[in-house]
Amino acid sequence: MKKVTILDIAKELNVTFSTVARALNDHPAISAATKKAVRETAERLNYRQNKIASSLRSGRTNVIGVIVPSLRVTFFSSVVSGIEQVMNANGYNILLYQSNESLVKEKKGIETFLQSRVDGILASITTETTDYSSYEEIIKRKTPLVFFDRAIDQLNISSVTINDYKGGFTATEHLIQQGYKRILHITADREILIFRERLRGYIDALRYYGLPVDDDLIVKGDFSPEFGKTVIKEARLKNLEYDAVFALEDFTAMGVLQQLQEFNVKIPEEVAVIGFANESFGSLVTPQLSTIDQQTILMGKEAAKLLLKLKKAELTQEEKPEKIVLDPLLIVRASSRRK
Amino acid sequence: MKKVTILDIAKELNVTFSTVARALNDHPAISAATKKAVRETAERLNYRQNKIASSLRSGRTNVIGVIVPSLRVTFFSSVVSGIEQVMNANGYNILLYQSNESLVKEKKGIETFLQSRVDGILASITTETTDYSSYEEIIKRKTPLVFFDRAIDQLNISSVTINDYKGGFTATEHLIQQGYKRILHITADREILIFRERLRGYIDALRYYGLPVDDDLIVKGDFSPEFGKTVIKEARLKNLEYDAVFALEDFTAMGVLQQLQEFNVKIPEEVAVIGFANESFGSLVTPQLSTIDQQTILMGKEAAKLLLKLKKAELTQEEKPEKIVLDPLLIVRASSRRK
DNA sequence: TTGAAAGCGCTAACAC
DNA sequence: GTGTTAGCGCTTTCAA
Repeated sequence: MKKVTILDIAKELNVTFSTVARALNDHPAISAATKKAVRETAERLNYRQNKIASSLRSGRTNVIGVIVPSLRVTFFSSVVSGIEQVMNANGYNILLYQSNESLVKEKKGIETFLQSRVDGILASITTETTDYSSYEEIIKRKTPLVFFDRAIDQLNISSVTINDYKGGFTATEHLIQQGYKRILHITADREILIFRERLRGYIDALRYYGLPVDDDLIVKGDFSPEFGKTVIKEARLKNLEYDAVFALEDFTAMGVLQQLQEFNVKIPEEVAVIGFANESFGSLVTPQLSTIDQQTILMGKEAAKLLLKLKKAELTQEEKPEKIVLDPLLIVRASSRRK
Repeated sequence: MKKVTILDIAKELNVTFSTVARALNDHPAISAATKKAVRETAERLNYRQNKIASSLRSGRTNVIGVIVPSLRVTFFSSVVSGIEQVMNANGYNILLYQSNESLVKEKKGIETFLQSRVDGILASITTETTDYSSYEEIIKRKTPLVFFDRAIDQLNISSVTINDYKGGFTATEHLIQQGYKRILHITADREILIFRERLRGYIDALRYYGLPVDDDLIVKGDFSPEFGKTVIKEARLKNLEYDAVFALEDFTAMGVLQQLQEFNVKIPEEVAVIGFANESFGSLVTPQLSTIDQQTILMGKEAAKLLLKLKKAELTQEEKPEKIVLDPLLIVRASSRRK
């Protein structure tokens, strides 16, 4: 099967290939009759545009590079899903890269994007990213860039993130409003911004409602379900008094839930539990788990829209970074509803 | 910032651009000294290869098109994660497309892949796909194609799928071996191959172990968690006797679990429950849910490897489709362990 | 409304 | 070991 090019169509119709090119691109200066003839011949010959050639010549690829730590994390695969939807609806395709939280792979991915001359990049940085050279390179090359979820503040780049502080505040506020007074918070032992923000929200909510901030009620660790269990066990050993638990993640919250049930603690009568992330299982467990939704699909869509906006603005030389901060959503379920 | 090409490097070094091209591609006929000089100059000028130009000339893009129904389904995002890992390790990048189970979008995606001259395509068809023309077109164009999970048998194309029959058999066999005798199976009311296969495995396992196949114990419906609950409620109303439930999906199984607990039925003493898919929440609920693991990451990796193999075979004209069928893994947890 | 011509940046066959 | 040359298939400017 021979490759069909615009030249073949041109020969068939006794016009030049540039007329064919124009007709296929719906150029206004081409007569309707010619367009029709070209389209029919293209169809008949089973012609298919070569985007590579088109990109080389025009300088546009209609491809957007998307780099995430890992698709195995539901949060990111959801965001990518949202990105793909919007980008595809606007004629762009997605070149996908997983960094696996490795700085080396991240650099390699961005290098590939740049070599592939993508029309824009959407990125969520790795936890290892301390060296920003890859991203500086993107900026230097004037390739539109938007961060989502994990951004680099110093670079003054457009981004879409979620207000984790507000999420922490809202979760805590909800527990307080339900009448809980001694709220245990499980947070991470590593310095990760989003978790620190949730903690800050927790503390501020307590203060706002005039409740004491008790350091004994702030527990740090890896945030596995197992750790959730450990926290509850140790709290019992120490005779720690608490009537609610706000865990930084739904998975941690599940560990808490299980251990409390093992101790025959009534949820939410004696102790309330709320998680974070709105994982799919939250509504399937007993009692159903209250949580904070992070609006993943929306984040992807907003990030994509922001990039598209940036690409338009390029033309008019406007270059003010826009930082969209999404509000997390409180999802109240049985595990924390006592009123 | 001016665009740097191999010509700029050539000028700096007083060699021709083809020497530069060879040096950058590590051509054996270029002296080490020249290579070094070229690399240093490239670095200094911040040169970056233009993959578009390279692809146009060479006919290779190093891009693989991947089309899935939706990344919001954990199963698919996991598989894509596996695909990306292997492909990236072999120098390929992923162009990603979501069909959203729509035939129109599927066609559009494949059209884009073909126009982008991808070096291969990995696809999981939509539930709507009855017209195979898009895939026939891929084959006609001699673009290597591998199906994963959802394949089109008639096309005689390489594929990686999971043995759902065996999954159904294994789940049922496990329950029988644990001493359960009246096993309720929840399946789909729509004609979906994988679910029919699981059902077939269920039936064969019963027969193999000399147990009667009772139509009353096979319940069809949408397979939401809600439906799982409904099944248990109705079984009670009808005084249906059963001592185990094999649900076609973990989500359905969760509904079953919850309703049984609401009825104070002891799991697994009175009734065992097993699901399918090994969703992340299975080990977090009480009791932990037994299930069948579908080896998603492995499926992605195998599909990627198969495509790579196909691309090599292309050269030697071998073209026998290879159909890899992965064995599902039985994961025994508390919900079905009574021995 | 259409044609002519240049060239995007690279690869690769052939030459020396 | 390096240079010469011819495109890959398209977009786009200028001309008619």
